[in-house]
Amino acid sequence: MISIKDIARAADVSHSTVSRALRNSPLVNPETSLRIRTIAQEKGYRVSAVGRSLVNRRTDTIGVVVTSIADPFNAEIVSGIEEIALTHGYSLLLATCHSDPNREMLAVQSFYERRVDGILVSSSRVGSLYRPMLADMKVPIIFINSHHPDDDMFSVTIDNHNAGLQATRHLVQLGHKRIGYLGNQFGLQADTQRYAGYRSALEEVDIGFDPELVVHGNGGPENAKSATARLLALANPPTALFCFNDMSAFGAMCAAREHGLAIPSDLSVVGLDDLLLSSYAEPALTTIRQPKHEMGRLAAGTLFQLLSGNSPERFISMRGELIVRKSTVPPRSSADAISTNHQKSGAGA
Amino acid sequence: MISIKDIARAADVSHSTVSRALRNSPLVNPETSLRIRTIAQEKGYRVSAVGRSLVNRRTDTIGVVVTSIADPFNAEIVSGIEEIALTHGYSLLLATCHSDPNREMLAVQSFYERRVDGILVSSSRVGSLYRPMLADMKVPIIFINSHHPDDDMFSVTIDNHNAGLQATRHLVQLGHKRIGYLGNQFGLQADTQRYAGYRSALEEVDIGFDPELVVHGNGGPENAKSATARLLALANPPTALFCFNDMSAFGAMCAAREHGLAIPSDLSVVGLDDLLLSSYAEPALTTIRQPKHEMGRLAAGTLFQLLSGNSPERFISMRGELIVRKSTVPPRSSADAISTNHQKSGAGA
DNA sequence: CTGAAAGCGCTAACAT
DNA sequence: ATGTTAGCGCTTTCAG
Repeated sequence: MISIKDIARAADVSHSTVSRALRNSPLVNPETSLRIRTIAQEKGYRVSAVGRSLVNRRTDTIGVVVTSIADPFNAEIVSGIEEIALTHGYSLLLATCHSDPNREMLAVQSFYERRVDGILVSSSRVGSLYRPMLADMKVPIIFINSHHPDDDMFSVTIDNHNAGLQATRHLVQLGHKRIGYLGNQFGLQADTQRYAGYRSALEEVDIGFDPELVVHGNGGPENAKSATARLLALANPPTALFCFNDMSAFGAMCAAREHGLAIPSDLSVVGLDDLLLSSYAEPALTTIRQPKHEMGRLAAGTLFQLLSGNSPERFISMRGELIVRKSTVPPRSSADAISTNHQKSGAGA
Repeated sequence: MISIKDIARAADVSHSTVSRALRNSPLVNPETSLRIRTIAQEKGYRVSAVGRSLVNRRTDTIGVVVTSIADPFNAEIVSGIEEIALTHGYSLLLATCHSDPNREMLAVQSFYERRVDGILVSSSRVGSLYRPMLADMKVPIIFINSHHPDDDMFSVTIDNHNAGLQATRHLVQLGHKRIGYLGNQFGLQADTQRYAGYRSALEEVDIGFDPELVVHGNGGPENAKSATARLLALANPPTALFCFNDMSAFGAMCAAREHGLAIPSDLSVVGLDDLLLSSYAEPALTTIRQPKHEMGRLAAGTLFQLLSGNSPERFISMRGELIVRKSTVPPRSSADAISTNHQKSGAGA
């Protein structure tokens, strides 16, 4: 492997001059500089980031930990992060933790050993355990899709409570009385808050809460399918379902079909995320849009602010947007509820 | 930032001893070792991978470049790679190139500067240009989903020609005569070969090839949608469509619906990839399954073989598997073709 | 079993 | 404008 010294020898200068020339320092004679760079080119020389990092004390690398890269939600987040990282000349170290707090910690530690300049964690489950770790590490860390309220940590999320509220309200306004919640079993903060939003929406209109109507999957369609099957087997099944995420919603719709139900007429479904494919589903999925790409960009932006000595906002909360498509309609037999709430025409049948 | 010297001072030993103790060298007194490790722990010390890499001449890092991480196909490949990397204690550097050969080269060069131990490239468009680059770099590189036949390079792909063949044959056997191809505009090798397979299948049964029936998208659903719309606007539109990938197939089905066509009765669609969501689509998508996760694992496995001095196979070709689901049926009015080909019952109407 | 010393590739004072 | 020297954090001979 060819180093700065090799090309110094070839150009008959000192290695410092080579170092300078290669970085276009003005302190070096243009001619020499050109000669050096030509030789470097010929030899196919490229700086060693590791040598450089050792003295510069930065690696121009950031670490990103997500639950699973195969989950399109995370993929889009990462895509936003990468976009910003690129504009700063940074590279991305990627690790997955599969919602395992232990793996999450290991990933972060591995990043620390590699001396990344900053860390981004999506859907963290570790939360408060970070404090002591961070005290040692002294590496900026930004959370995406989870927030630690008592902490002075940085995070960007959507308002999950509001998202749950919007989704459920939409169903309520359509006239649904039996609305199920298909959550995430891992106890993510996002799940807790979306669920709380769901409960709030129910309370707003005095629809009694029925614990039978809440089930949990793992965020993937297969699990969602079996969870939904349980719901549909109920003596008094729901007429609408709010799902923790779009992937779950796809599983739910599949389960419903296999149960002989038509979507949306027999079961309305609303998801959360608005994945790329959600608008291409049949029926197109009603959902709460999360600005995933933008969240990734903002999180990375926050990090770079920090790295350049600025003081960005600690807590960025975005608003999810209800996207009404084709998977939600009024329930089969409740024309009354429809006119009262949905149409707002005051024609309270 | 605390270093090996700091803890050497605290433990009143030399930094070499600390280095040994921390790596559980047998050459150090168990008592001393324990003492050192305790102190290190207390101080929250973690080795610097950059210092270590400089002397070890390896970074325990591999670089992965994909077209887009938001494409589930790539996401699953990466997921397989990550799985194997993890078992070897390696980290992943991730970059996207958006099918831009230039960005692909830049990503690879950036990886080289960072002194990754190996590089994995999915859906490369650069191809032969790598040879000179690699001559300098001396970094093992493995291609996924593209293969350079004249080269001695490593690659893992599915047999794309065969995949195109299988997909189209399936349609032919169902009795379709007008079969469209929705390709990828970027001139990927995968596209060329799938298209060739399509042509072969058509020739096998003497179905005349109609150039009007081939259109191109960019691999995403939106583009596929408009491309399909063009196809459907034809005076004599296709009754079946073979799509470069599942994402395109979703777009195609969406376009068909908007055109007032029912899937599969008015238009049969077969995709290629078998994404997680493909079986949850409505109708469930008939497709050629690519063992994405396994391909990622194999590619990473090949790399680690190389890194440990073995000589793995240079060219791993896997077989795509036809998964018949609900998006393909015989065309509306050609019962003859059905009985002849599909049912093989010889009852040639 | 431990320490001293050298060196990995690079940058940055500090001299010229 | 260029060279010399030191040092980033670590591993590894080589001596004890």
